[in-house]
Amino acid sequence: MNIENMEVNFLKALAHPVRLKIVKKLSLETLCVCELNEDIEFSQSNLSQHLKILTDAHILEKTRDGSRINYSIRNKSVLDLVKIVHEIIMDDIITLQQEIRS
Amino acid sequence: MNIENMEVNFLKALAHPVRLKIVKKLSLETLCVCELNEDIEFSQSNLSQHLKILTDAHILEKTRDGSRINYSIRNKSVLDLVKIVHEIIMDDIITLQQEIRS
DNA sequence: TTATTATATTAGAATATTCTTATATGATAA
DNA sequence: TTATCATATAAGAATATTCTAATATAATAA
Repeated sequence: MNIENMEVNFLKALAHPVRLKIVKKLSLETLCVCELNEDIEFSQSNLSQHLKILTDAHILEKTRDGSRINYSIRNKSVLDLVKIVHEIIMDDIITLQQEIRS
Repeated sequence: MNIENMEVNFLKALAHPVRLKIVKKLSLETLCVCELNEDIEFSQSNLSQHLKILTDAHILEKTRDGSRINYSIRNKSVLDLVKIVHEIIMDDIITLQQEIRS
């Protein structure tokens, strides 16, 4: 696995609505699967699969606490990245609005 | 299309080896399709399809110059993002190497 | 030990993405 | 106008991703 592939894998892991939502939730606090499950619209099994994809991509890390598994962001730079994505999109929206007006 | 979806679309557009390579090439200079075609391993048609995906995601913009179409990065923040991805991966590699040694 | 709670895994159908081949369009040169 | 170069599009097969349903595992409580 070369560096380019790792970069693409990392981006692929983030590029899914449920997974991006998980990362955003975990940007505020560490949570266990049961807490993440509360407002995620899919089955527990599906959530678990998404958590595995994020963990395999080294975006999340997990620690056991009794019968619970806690997930957290492994490298806080991911949050800078998520912020830049948001800013780019907000910029796009402003540009689109200006194009409509003119 | 809501903001979250736009963010995911943006990330999906970047999350492909050929498309990430295109973005990296264009981080240095504006290029036409024929120049991009030179060291990209797929057919012209396929390259064109990838360029469309990047343009639809507002990552690239195109301008005509005679019979050529020039592509360039639309919002330079994309390059900050690509840089962060690279740094995160380099960090992962160092961590993995340390785990192997210990 | 057995039951329960929390989480993970497997298999496979449904869906989406990617690539190839063929063809189309648009600009310029002859 | 016809030929050529540059780029785009369409159709469909190949491949990858996603989700659901069923089942497995691991920790704790009873």
